[in-house]
Amino acid sequence: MTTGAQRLEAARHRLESLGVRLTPQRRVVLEVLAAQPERHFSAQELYERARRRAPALGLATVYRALLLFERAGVVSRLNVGQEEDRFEFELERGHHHHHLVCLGCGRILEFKEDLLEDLEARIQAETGFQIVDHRVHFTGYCPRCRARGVAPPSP
Amino acid sequence: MTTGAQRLEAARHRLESLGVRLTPQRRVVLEVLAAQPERHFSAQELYERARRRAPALGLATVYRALLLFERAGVVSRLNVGQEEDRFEFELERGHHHHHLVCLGCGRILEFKEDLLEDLEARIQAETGFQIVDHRVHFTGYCPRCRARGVAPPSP
DNA sequence: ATGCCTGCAAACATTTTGCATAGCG
DNA sequence: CGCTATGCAAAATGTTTGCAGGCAT
Repeated sequence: MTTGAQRLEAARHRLESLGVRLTPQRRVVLEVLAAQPERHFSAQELYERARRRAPALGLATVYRALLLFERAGVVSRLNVGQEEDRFEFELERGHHHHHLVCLGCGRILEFKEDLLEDLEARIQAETGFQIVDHRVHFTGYCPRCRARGVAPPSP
Repeated sequence: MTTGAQRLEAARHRLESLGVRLTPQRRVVLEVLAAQPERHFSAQELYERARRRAPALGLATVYRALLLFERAGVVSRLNVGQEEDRFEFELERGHHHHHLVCLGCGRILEFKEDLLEDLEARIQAETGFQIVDHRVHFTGYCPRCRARGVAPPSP
């Protein structure tokens, strides 16, 4: 099992190899993310958390860091529904999981598995589109909301 | 093959059965969408097009109509990258296609096929999450951008 | 000394809301 | 008549940008 420290080290490596300097501010942002993988932070949340350790930090810096990290493949961005973007630490490429977005309470659950490699290969072969990454999310109702009767009857 | 008229009829039916009134404004928005399935309109684009037929139409009305249509399953919303939301007519439920978003030029290509039914079934069985719909998009580089050398070398 | 990085504030784009009016059932 | 839908303008939201000052190389 990978520890937080190992993940961080891997991320640092990747950033360095791409010539992205890990400034104090960026490091704090990265560490907050790496401390809790499997969590989906909004830029705002991240900002607040990071500010506990770097009170002078600016929100714009957080956005800039996230963009950088995203491009480096160290962080991935989640666009779901009407909400703000969420960010999460990306352990390693090709090791995806899917997101289950609850229409009742907005929670994001995860499902660890990625069965899209075959499909990716087919798409590349058939269309010539060179795939870099993919995003999948399922919308629906989580067990909790179903239990509370929030979910509509299945059609 | 389904015609635009048939699609519209199906949509009208669905809206009616859900008690959503098809006012003149909504009808125009729906018709613009139905006239070109396989296209991904921003609210703004839609607004401009619809206004040719209903010059007094307000942008807010377009947004309100889209929300309604989305909830009724007649239109689906696409969240991709940093861009505004895009909307497209949804032919019929369970008849999905995937989106290929080009990082080079921003174009959205489509890939007609949906292999996620099995996965959906498994997720529902294993997690108790009741899936209503899913969104998949692949990011990468389209053939045109690859030809122009915009795509980075594969890693 | 140069150039990237930062914080702040202002700008921006998209989407939502409040409200008075108009139209339908 | 009451209720919903509409247009307009203003507000809210999330994100990006410009710029002056700092820090590191």
